[in-house]
Amino acid sequence: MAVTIRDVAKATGVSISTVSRALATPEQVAEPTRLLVQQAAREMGYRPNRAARGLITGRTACIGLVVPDLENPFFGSIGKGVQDRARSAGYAVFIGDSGEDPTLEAEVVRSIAKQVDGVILCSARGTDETILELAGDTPVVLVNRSIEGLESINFDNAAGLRAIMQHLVALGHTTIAYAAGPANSWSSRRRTEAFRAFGEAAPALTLVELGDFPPVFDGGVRAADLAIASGATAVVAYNDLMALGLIDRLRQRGMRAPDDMSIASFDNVAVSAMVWPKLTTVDFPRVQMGRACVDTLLDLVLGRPHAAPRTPELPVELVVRQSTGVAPASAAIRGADIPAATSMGAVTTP
Amino acid sequence: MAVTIRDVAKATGVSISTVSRALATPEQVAEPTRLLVQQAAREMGYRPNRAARGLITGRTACIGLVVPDLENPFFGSIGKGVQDRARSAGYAVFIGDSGEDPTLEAEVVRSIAKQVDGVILCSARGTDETILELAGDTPVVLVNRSIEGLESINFDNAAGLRAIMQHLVALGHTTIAYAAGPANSWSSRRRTEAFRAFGEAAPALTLVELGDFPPVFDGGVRAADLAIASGATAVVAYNDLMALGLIDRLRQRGMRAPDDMSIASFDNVAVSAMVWPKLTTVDFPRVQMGRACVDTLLDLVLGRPHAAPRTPELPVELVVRQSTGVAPASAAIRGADIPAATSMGAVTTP
DNA sequence: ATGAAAGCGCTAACAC
DNA sequence: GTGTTAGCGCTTTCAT
Repeated sequence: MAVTIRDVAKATGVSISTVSRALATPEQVAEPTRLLVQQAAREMGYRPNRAARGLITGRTACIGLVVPDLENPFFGSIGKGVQDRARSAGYAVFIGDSGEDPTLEAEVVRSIAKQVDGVILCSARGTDETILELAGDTPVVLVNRSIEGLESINFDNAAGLRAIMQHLVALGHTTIAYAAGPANSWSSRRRTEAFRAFGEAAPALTLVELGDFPPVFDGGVRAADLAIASGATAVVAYNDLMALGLIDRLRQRGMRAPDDMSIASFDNVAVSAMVWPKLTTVDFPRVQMGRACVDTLLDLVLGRPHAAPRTPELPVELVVRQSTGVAPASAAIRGADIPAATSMGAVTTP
Repeated sequence: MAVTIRDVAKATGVSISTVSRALATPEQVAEPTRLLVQQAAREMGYRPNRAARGLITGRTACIGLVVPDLENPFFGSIGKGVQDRARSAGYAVFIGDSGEDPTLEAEVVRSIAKQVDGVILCSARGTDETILELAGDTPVVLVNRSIEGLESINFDNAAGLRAIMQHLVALGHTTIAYAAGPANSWSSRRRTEAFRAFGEAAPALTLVELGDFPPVFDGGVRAADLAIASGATAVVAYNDLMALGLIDRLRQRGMRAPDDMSIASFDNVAVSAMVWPKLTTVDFPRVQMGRACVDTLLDLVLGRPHAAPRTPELPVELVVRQSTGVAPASAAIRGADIPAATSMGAVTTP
């Protein structure tokens, strides 16, 4: 068995409560006693049993992190940030993988809830009701999604979308498609809304909504053919993986990005800069988001006042690389052929 | 406060030990009592407090997983497998990110050790001594690395290397380079050894050792120029990320894979099949490895006899895609020019 | 400033 | 088969 507070007490000749105090609340113990105890504890290799402490304090010094898919580097980055900040705050992190399955997700959260002081939840698919119910069990901070009444940390999806659009318009694109992610994804909806809003503010542009698509390579492949058929010269993909699928399908059809079609996307996953063409994409400070989640959760758990406003939107940044370029000449001509008066705003395709 | 075993006892009119037994060891309780208690517990929303249970049983029903970098999808996959298997065995998973830093790693393991029944450790860099010391604190299962006296799960690196080599030789390559990963990486050393062994068994081949390199994109970029200079027509990269770097640098220099040079690698990370050319690479069943780690760790923790032999090497599989092709004609001629008698075995380059 | 004692929620002997 | 009791390691009143 490991060395306990009792052993230290016996070794130093003081009572167990004094040992406890010397270690947990040193200011309550006289200098010489404190030093004696602290040194003995160190020499004996004493390590407090957190379970025992938790039993009485009611706090576990653990937090939970539940993500849809650990294999997805997006969530790995968030996990890194969470782990990092939690560790320096003296908290351990439980991990849960919900496998993109709302039912399993609820189960995972519930099973973890009792053992932690709070949960950071990345839930793209679960319903608001389920999540609110979960939040009844334990403090919850949402990632990348907002629900009325719950704390959450988000990226500024709309700003990212606008940055992409401005970039593409500056390159001379006038017909631009957005290949949406899953319909039930909160961030995809935010981007779609921003896309429409952009179109309304710029009626000279022809905007085409494509999708929804699964947020993976194959989703991009599917989107590619529709994008080509739509006459768009640039496509904004929901995420980098879809962008890769788009580019691949383009190549299969003898086209090249960015020469024949510009592709931009969201996420800036590591491989974005390792492929050809390197992707123009919106960078999210994911590790930083993980840290922010822990800060917010601990505010909640410890009843601290919030320094930051509720549900802030973390700033994002467009990284311009090689997958976007000037609009093809033919398109420019085609665009020129269309009288400005007859140009329409957002056009929707199922 | 949450509902406790006491509340259930009060509600049903039985003693707390009967409640405890009805829930933990149902076969020790009479049918009617058991049903009564179980139903009441369910209705009242009773959930056992694992910390309290752990305090007395000495087991936490938690395991730890410490990886060098959560952002690396390789470890994400392992984490997924670990989490999955642990969950179905009733165990929760603590996560630790060591940030590729051996010092931090030891600290993370130590801080986690007290709260778990055992640790799964992915340590590429730590010294044997440190790890053995850590293993004194808590049961440890090593991933992707072997140390005498410790349990570990590995992939069959040598078989993977041989599969690649046979594939390249069949394509007509006679001068083949290996771009090694970090010198202190266990798996990289295994692959280097296998590379040399292959060369000794096939003296007609010219084998070139390059590196070591950091196991990332830039490492591949660095390797590319050396590979070209070496006269090799095919390069085996330590991992997929390096392969991407190789391909990128080749392109910068006006060359193409596989036409001018074949590139093969290890890992089969998800993006391997999303880039152009899609990578020929050795697939590791990582999720399955994560599961195997949990099985082995629980054998250790529960004192179960081992079904599998110690330190088995998980089978790997070569996935042939587009980054490898027949040796360029010029190289074939060059190769033919060299009399078989003067062909040499492995050639080492610093 | 320090010690004694009472638990936190649960399991494991030990009685009946 | 079920109840009683004694802790697991720790914090926290309450005395002193």
